[in-house]
Amino acid sequence: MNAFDVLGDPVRRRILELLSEGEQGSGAITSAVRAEFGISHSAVAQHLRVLRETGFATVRAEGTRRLYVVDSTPLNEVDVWLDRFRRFWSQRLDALETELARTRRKK
Amino acid sequence: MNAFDVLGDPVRRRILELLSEGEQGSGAITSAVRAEFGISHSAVAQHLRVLRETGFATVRAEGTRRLYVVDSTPLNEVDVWLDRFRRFWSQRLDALETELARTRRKK
DNA sequence: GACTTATATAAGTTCATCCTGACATAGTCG
DNA sequence: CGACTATGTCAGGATGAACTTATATAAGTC
Repeated sequence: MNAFDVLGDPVRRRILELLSEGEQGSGAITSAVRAEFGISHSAVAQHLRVLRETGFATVRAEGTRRLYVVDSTPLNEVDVWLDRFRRFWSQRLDALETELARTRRKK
Repeated sequence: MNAFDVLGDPVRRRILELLSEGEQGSGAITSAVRAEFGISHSAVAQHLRVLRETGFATVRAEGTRRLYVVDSTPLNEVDVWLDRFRRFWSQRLDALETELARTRRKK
């Protein structure tokens, strides 16, 4: 499963968003996601497995708890892929800025 | 269909890569992709449709030809979503730079 | 040790996506 | 006009992803 497929699922994106705020226990993630998406704990556990297996997250054990942290490597790969398109929106931003400058001058 | 799902498919990513080099005719895209992935022209046409419908590409007609250009809006959205993780790899880059600097000093 | 809590896995079902093959539309050229 | 080229659409089948329910493991608690 490729990095973009992993990000294709809204549940996994949400989990990554939670992890972007720092290390999270499996329990915290599961209850947050269950509340938002109304899926079983098993479903969440399976998404966590995908994130582990594709390198988006790593785990460490602490007693029975499992603490997840994001690993940015695959996210970085996605970002690198996007590089080739970046000039397109910076062009658009430039155009927007020009437009803004023009509007300001008119005042 | 969400932007990440669109990018989940390797054929669609390849088409976008081709489009990143500028406007491309349907024919050119189709033959390139057919050669690389060994799929039918219909399959490519359907991927083009997805790209149109999700706003990744726009088309203009010229006789019977259809010329595609990339529209960066949804790609930009993906980029914005990635923002929250960007600090992770800039941290890693910082660490790498520190390491590099140290190595240089040793020489 | 028995019970509970935290987490992960397995089996099976459902549903969406991607593909192929057949057909449709519309310009172009003799 | 009729044949040909370029492109797109439709119906149906195969595959795989995501879910649920049930089960497994292992660490704390009494």
